[in-house]
Amino acid sequence: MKKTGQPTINDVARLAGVSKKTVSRVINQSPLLNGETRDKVQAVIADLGYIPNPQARALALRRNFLIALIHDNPNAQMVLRVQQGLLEVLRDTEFELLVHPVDRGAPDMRDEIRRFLERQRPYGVMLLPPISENDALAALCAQIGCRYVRMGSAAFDDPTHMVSSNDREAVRGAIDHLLAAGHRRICMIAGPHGFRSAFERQQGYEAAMEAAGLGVQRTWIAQGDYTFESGMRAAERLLDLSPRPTAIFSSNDEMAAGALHIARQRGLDVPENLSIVGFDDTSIASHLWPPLTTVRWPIATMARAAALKLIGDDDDEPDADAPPAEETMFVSTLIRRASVAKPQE
Amino acid sequence: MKKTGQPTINDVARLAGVSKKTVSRVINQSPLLNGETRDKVQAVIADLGYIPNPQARALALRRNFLIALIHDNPNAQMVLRVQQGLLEVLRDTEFELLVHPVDRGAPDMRDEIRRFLERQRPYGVMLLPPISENDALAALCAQIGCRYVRMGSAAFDDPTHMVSSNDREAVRGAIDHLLAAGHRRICMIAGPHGFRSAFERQQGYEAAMEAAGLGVQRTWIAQGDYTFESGMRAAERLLDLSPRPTAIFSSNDEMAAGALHIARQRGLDVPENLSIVGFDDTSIASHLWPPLTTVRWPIATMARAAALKLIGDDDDEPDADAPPAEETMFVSTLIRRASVAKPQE
DNA sequence: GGCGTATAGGAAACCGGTGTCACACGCAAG
DNA sequence: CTTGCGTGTGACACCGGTTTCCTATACGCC
Repeated sequence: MKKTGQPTINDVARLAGVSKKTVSRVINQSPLLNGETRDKVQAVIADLGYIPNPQARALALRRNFLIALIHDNPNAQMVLRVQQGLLEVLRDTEFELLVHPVDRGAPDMRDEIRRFLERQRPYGVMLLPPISENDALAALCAQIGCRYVRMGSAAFDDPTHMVSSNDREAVRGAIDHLLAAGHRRICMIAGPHGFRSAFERQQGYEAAMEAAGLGVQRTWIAQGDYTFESGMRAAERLLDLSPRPTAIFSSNDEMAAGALHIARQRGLDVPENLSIVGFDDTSIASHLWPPLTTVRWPIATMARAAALKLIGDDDDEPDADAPPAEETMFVSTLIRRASVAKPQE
Repeated sequence: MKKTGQPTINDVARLAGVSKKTVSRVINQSPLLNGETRDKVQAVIADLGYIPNPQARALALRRNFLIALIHDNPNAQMVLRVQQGLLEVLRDTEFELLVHPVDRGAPDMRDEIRRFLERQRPYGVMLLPPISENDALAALCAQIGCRYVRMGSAAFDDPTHMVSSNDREAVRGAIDHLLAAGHRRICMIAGPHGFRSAFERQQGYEAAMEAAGLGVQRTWIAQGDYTFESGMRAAERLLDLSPRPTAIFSSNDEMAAGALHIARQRGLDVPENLSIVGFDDTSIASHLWPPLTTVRWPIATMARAAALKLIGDDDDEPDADAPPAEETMFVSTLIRRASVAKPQE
């Protein structure tokens, strides 16, 4: 009969002289309650410091309050910003965030994720790029019965399941910026094959070059894998071209940093001899010397939007006269710093 | 009678022709089971793809399988490495990781964390610096009845609740490295007041300087707040000294990057005119030009150790003949890159 | 053969909440 | 006075596991 541990709903009920169910009704804000009873129960709850057990609730409701974040993204900044964005929304709710990084390389990744999902059955799943591009995974979420939202560099799923930035257009803007500065020999360090973001960004580059009447030269595009080192290797190749490019657009900041590294090694002054533009606006961009002109996409904002989609109470069947659809497409902005200048003649 | 959703223990029991309890015994590897029955049940489990419901389990066991990560650390790399380290251990267990970043500035932080802990009652709590230095928080965990482990730059709690690096000694090593290169006018950019790590690192610097017979000059120590910008401001102050320092040790890499930035602005060559040493070995260190000599502390390893402490089944009362105590103190290593050279005469 | 004793397995209660449904009550209409 | 109905509340089953306790069977032993 000893009371150990924290108070339960039974304690509250007994002390308030009502039934469990009534306490439950108070907690869940059921409208059909006599105000007097509600006040009495609430007083006891406050007095005891009673907090409902989420596991028991989850069991009874046959749903839990967990949002899972699944990612294989190596960019720490990005992952953290997403976590912060999600939690900004989740903090005021009863939801909690479960993180589940996975190893892209692992052969049993699919199974690992499936086990995770089947075990936890999170209410919502947030998928970060690049793994968010995996359609099979999205299908898996749907099949398990979890809501899911994919973050991506283009709209590759329907709006209810996507928050996306328009990388293609953002890159076009960046290239246009270089063109406007007078650059013509603009090379690109592309991202790895198979990444949607890499594809989109390259498409943006190619579109801009075509539109400017410069055409696309295969030799002007070097491929990297989003790492600093690959950026160095790519830059070496591009800077060996003759005539030398006057500007390099890199598919992410990390590779841009590698390019900057190589430029300096070769005694090239940035931006006097070579302009460089990155993508992502991670902290490295502003800490480099010179600070890097780059494209910023609103990660935290997208994460917040995703959280709202995940916990939102829109029904499965979207009405024709649905409430103003939540935002799905987010625009990136070019951050102009010191790594771009007019080309020398 | 329709079977929707995933299979439950009752389904398994019915199909295997045994009782729930027997299935439960199989799951929990109870030893007193006839092999034949076990095999039969296991076959059914595999066949159905049955996975026990963690919520129901948590309810019945009166404990859950959640590890909470609480932090207010602005360093994304560090946070992510910790998450990865923790999950490396947790992945093979039934534990999951709940992340709960908090806002150091918020006045209701304490209450917010308390609510979180009381609601979720995670089995274990991992506290990252700098919030891990808050004794009241550790006490709160203990009071709620959660295991907890604090990560820190010195042993400020007993070994069962700590994983720590020895920053003081690591800094001594770094300063000794500068001394050995011939530097005498070695300045320091210290971290913000009230941070244990900042204190320890400064102590290391002072100890090394004293030991070298150089003494500690207050003007040679500039304080920053671990941000890039504060590193720039501190470096400006230090480089205004006359005679100018030949080396700067910074309490973290970010401020070191700021110092490098300023040095370059003033036309100083690093390392020819100024050697710089950082601390943390975040990715920025290796991406700077020149790559930064810095101190690396084994974050992921410490996180793994912490996870083991959290889920380990050592009893509350440590035996005298306890099993080989898990590691608690971790040594950092000096990573020598290109930002240190002999001082010019 | 009777009996103690281990061993395998089951019935029912329980963990802490929520859903369903019935009930008691007050009040208006027949 | 009965009937009908809306309202606030409680009893009870249930969610999917675990624990406690109890029974049935097999076996060794005197």
